[in-house]
Formats: sequence, C-alpha cells, structure tokens
Amino acid sequence: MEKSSRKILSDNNISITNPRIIVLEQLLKYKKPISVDSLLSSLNNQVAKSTLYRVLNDLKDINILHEFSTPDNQTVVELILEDHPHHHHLFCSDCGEIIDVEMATEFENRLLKEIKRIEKKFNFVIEDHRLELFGKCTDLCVNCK
Amino acid sequence: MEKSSRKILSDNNISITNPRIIVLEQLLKYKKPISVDSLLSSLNNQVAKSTLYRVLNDLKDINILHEFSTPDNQTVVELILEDHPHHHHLFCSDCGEIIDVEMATEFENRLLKEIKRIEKKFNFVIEDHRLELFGKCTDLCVNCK
DNA sequence: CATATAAATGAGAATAATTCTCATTATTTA
DNA sequence: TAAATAATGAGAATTATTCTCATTTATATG
Repeated sequence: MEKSSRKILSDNNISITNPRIIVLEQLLKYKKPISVDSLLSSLNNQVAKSTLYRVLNDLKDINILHEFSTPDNQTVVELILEDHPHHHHLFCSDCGEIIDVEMATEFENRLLKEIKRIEKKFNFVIEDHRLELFGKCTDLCVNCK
Repeated sequence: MEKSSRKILSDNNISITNPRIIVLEQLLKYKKPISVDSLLSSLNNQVAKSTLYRVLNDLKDINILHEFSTPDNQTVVELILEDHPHHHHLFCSDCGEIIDVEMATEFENRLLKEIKRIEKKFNFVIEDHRLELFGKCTDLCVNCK
C-alpha cells in the first residue's frame, strides 16, 4: 500500500512526503467518501490540520480526489483512481451514510444522449456529470437504530 | 408580487414580516439560483445579514427553498414553488453561470426506473434526486469574454 | 381595536471551516 | 552530499454561518 501511494505521487510529479503518504494511505484504506473532519481525526495528529487541507488540495490538483458536499453541507472527499469505476452517490438522511452506486450501463448511455441534447440546446460543452440520490436506508442498516 | 409573497407566508403559517417579504420578492424576481452573497448585496442593507440567513432557513423549513453548492463551493439558493417544474442544474466553470435545465420526460422516466432498481439493491427508500452537469458555455455567452 | 403575549429583527459576538504566513524541516537535484 | 527548492506545523487571518440578547414587530384575544 505504501508502495502504491508513493507511485501515485511520483507518477503525478509531486514530491513524496510523509503527510502525503499518510493521507493517501488512509484514503486508499477507507475507499468510500469521508468527511474532512473524520479523515482528520482518523489520522490521530500524524498530520497537522493545515497540512491536511494542503494535501487534499494537492490531490485535487492532480485530479485524483473528488470533493463534494453532503445534504447537510459537510465537505466530503473521495479518492478516484483509474480502477475506480464511474459512479454516483446515495445519501441516507438518517445515518449519514454515503454509498457509491453504479448505474446500469444502458442508463448511463441514455444519460449521455440526453447530455448531448442539452449541450446543443444551451451551446455548452459538458465535461462531467454527477447524480445524487437522497433517501433513507431501511432497518437493515447497522448505523440506523 | 408583494401579494404573492404574503400569500406564500400565510399559506405556510409563518408570520408575515418585512424581511421575509423583501427576501421572497427578490427571489421571485430573480427566478434563477443565486448565491447568498449576491442575494445579500442585491438587498442593499434592507435586511441584516443575520436576518437573511434566518429567513433563508425559514424558507427551507417550509420547503420552498432549495440550497446547494456550486463546484467552487459557493452556497446557492433557489425558490421552488408549485409552478416550478422539476429540473436540474448546468454549471459553467468559466463564467459561473448556473442554468436550470429540464430533462426530457422520457429520460426522467428511465431515471425513475433505474432509481427503483437502486432502491431494491441497497434496501433504500429514495425520496429525491439531483443531477448536476458541469461544463463551459461557448463564445455566445454574454458573461464569458 | 388595544393590548398582552409571542415571535422576529439587528448588531455584533461566537463558532466553524478553510486558507494564509512564516520560521523550520524535509526533499530533490546535480 | 550540499545547495536550492519545496513542504510542513502552529497558529493567525479570513470567511461563512449561527447565536445572543436587547429592542421592535406581529399576532391573538378580550
């Protein structure tokens, strides 16, 4: 794992430092979207808060980190590497869980067709899209009571 | 217009006050999503900043105001009344413009079908969805040079 | 319709999230 | 390995939002 975080950094021509390795490893381990706050406390003062924000900005700059807000306005980050398939997010308003969801290929194709229509209509070049689903997980969820 | 903002407030059983009327009228006039900052300055000190935030929270509570973040993390609000059709947002990364877009009905239907599949798969009840499109408007845009 | 009660407002203080500063430390280059 | 460059830590500064509390406004009732 440490090997791969080093590789990620060198592949992207940014210097290999301890805080960057630590943050990358945590994100690689966690896999799912995580709030900056939880990320910080999961690191147990191994990395200063200001450095964490800087490292996250570095990772955004090299386009391997996505950042977005939850319905209750928490900033959340998620590592997106090549092997990470295109996906969207499902938010539970009860337990706060954020789940990565892949839509059916056929649906994504239909969406791309619709996006082409929008591009023409508004004279836009659309580079990316994001679908957010809001709801509640049922009683099976371990996080909800 | 003032009549209708009064009606909106009374229909929702919250008291009719000057700041609420002023903010509602501005939102009714503007129609599109607007950042809290721009909204505040467009009101020219008619309403205190703390009051603006309170009024916006009141409008969220009665479910006629949507709040979301732009790609560069600005908080944006948009009035959603009954006559306002279901729509999504298109963001220009050059000029910051946010455009309301309606997707084809047939596309929305396909999306609902896909959402049903996701509900089953994750044992969720999905109550709402939001699609965000990111791109650049072309040289026709008055805001971009 | 006057008044008592309850609710909302304004101004600025408090809080929270993020960025910035700058002296120190680590990394890279040659 | 040394010199040059870049990143870090700690806390100050900034920004967005919420909170406090004394004052003002709206509502309900008699």
